[in-house]
Amino acid sequence: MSQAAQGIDLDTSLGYLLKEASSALRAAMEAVLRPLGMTVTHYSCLELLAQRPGLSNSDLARGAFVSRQSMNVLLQSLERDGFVVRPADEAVGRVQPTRLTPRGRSSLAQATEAVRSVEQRMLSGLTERDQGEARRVLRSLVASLRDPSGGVVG
Amino acid sequence: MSQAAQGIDLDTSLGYLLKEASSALRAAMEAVLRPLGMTVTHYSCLELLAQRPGLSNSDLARGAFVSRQSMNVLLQSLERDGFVVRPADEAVGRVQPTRLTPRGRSSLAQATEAVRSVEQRMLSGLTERDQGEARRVLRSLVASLRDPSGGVVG
DNA sequence: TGACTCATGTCAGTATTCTGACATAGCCTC
DNA sequence: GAGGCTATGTCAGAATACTGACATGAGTCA
Repeated sequence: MSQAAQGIDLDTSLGYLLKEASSALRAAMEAVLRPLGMTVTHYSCLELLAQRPGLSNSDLARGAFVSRQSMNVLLQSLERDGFVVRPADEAVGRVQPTRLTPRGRSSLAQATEAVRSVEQRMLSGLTERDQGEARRVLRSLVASLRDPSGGVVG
Repeated sequence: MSQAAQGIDLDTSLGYLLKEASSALRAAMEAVLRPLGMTVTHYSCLELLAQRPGLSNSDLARGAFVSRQSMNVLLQSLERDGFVVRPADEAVGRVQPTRLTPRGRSSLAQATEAVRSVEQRMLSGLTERDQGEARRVLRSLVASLRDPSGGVVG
């Protein structure tokens, strides 16, 4: 209570720790993806498409935590370089589904391997049970932040 | 193993959850700081200075997870607007310590209040014990990512 | 003392992302 | 069917952060 009245203690704040962990993870991912000529958003887009083929530009933006506009320019370059296709005949209304090409799939394969090594290193100090706890806690944080009615005061 | 051989399952990946939580937190912080005319980096800088007066530009950059150059331009605007001072007579070598002004302190007070409400909402679904577990887990993640020798394969 | 290494502050240019804005298409209600 | 609401794709401009580069100062070691 003594410290709480003044500011937010950065050494114990879960918010600060969250940002620290996320920043460290992003840096580690950038380090392994750079040799492959890929950025984190680039990789995220491909991974999303591999697991959920036909995702729209807006879907991909939400999944990669960037704006529609940013994802749009990324998709244009990915399409130009032959990693994805957006067949016009599959369009429903304004929505243009996106799919990986064989080239996009093989490019993703290398990246997935690299990212998996980072994730394994990140988890190296945690038991299976710890990881389950971490998932539960993080999901709770996200739900509480999204829910407008959430909060201590109601 | 079936899924692991293909890609990284985004629904269970701790890395993805980490990014999701961090992104949600940042969005919530931006939402409450915007009315105060403050960005997240802006706030982080002030909060760091409140808790550790005399921090250098490089220290602040590391603490706010941005580059020295980005923090430098931010400090220039903060100094121009009278939120911080960098007394030349306190310089030791190249290091120029930075301190909050009374105006900076009062500006921070409002922001801290807003950010605290976000953090409390974020933690509303967690017990005290959960929060302790979360801290432990996040610290482990950071340590494993930073340590070059860390990793499953050694 | 001199060379080497490292960290810092800062300038310049580049790159990336975001916000604002607009037209279009689907959905729902009346 | 008409009108309002929402979501999407996209263009343009602004804000933000990053990389590269350079000079300066501290610490180390021969």
